[in-house]
Amino acid sequence: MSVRALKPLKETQTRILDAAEELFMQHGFEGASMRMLTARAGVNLAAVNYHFGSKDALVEAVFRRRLDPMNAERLAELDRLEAEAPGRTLTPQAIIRAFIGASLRMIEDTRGGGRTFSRLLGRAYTEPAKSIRQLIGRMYAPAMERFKAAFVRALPEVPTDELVWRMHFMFGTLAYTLAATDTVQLIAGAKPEDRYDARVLEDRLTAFMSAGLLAPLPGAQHVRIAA
Amino acid sequence: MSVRALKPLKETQTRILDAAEELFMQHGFEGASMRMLTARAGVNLAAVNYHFGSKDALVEAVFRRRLDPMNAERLAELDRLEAEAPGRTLTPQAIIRAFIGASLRMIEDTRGGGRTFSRLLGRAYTEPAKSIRQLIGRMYAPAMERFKAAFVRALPEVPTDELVWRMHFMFGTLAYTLAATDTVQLIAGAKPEDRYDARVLEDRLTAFMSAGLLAPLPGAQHVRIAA
DNA sequence: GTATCATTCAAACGTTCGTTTGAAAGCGAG
DNA sequence: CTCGCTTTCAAACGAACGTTTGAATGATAC
Repeated sequence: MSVRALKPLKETQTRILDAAEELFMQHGFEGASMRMLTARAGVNLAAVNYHFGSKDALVEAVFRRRLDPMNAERLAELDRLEAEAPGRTLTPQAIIRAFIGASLRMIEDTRGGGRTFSRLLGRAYTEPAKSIRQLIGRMYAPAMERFKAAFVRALPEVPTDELVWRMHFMFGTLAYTLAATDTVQLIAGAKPEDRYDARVLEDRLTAFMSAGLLAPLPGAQHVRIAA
Repeated sequence: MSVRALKPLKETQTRILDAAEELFMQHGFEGASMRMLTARAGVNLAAVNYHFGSKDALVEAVFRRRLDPMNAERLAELDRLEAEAPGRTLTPQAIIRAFIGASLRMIEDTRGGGRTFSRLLGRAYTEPAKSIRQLIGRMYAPAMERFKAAFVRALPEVPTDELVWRMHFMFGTLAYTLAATDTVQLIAGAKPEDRYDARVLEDRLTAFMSAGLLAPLPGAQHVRIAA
């Protein structure tokens, strides 16, 4: 009972963020109520409004806590790659790994809640509420610009229009993988247990995505005939 | 004012389904309330419970109306392909087109609400509520089994484990494309206006997906060295 | 016409929602 | 110990939720 032996292990705000992360993932932003949330965090019902202002502000705080560092990590990795090979063009594979690496490392963090956040993030890409999609868009914007430029340089033979589409497809692949809807089991035979070995998953995703990026252009054969 | 001049243009149940489709897409299943829904449909508040039993049952009806015919269409197309070339193995491209074609044709249906449903469906794959993901899973199960078998036959050089992953990735690509989160605009330069030409989109998706399916195996070089 | 059934309607049900309030408790500085 | 400030607490707010009810209306058959 000595010095602050009774103090809770984590600060109130952190405990709220952790609880919100998990319950937003399980029940969605509207489905997770303030009462569920504060009960899970072990804090008073009014604590969310006191510390964050409103439920909407809490949603934003939940994303900012993880997403801002994650995108900074992505950009740092891209900086590192470009600094290591000045002048030379990067391979698509290297750029892909720089982009998806941060996401996949987060999946492996089962203790600190990173995995929970990954699933939440994967679902947020297709969130109905426009305010949330806009929030995500704003947080990604700077990183997306840099990565788009890197892909354009790395793949000069792919028209930019087509490349934007293929980046869009890559994004869908990553989002769906992060969402990890393990209970859907759309494809019989999927093994959820080895689903989260980040290294293997990164290899698989990189192989799939880089092949898709480099695919022959859809209308190529027609152009050849005409030329 | 003659014979049934005052009768509403559509049956009550259809009008409810149409309104639900749109509002579920815009606000999510929890975010769209019965009062919003019945007001949009121009029917009494009690009509949903009278005709469908409950809100949950309405959600299921919304999906069944479009998803059952869509999956039947997919299977019929696969049947047709296999009947046309008895004994021969299908190309991955043909199987991909059989699977994504029905979805993409629905995107083009802007009058009948098919496009609205496409976006709803794309989002439902990552829906937090377990009951809905299970509902989707049940409705897809028969078709998924057939398509998995077709891909296994068409790609004997790809181990089944890897193939299941790649089908998973394909699914994510399609889901994200269907969701069509046009307001996110994660990638600057995307042109939403030509986004829904189903034929072009089918070509682009098929090129990306088939390249991903046929990608070199991640650990291939290591295996070769050992052999 | 009348009886029968399906459908629509306004009103109310009890519950839960996000937020606010004002007092109580905790706590470091003087 | 007391002051000033931050944080927690129980209670209540009005609003909106999904659902139910019982009467009114519509359509069909005899």
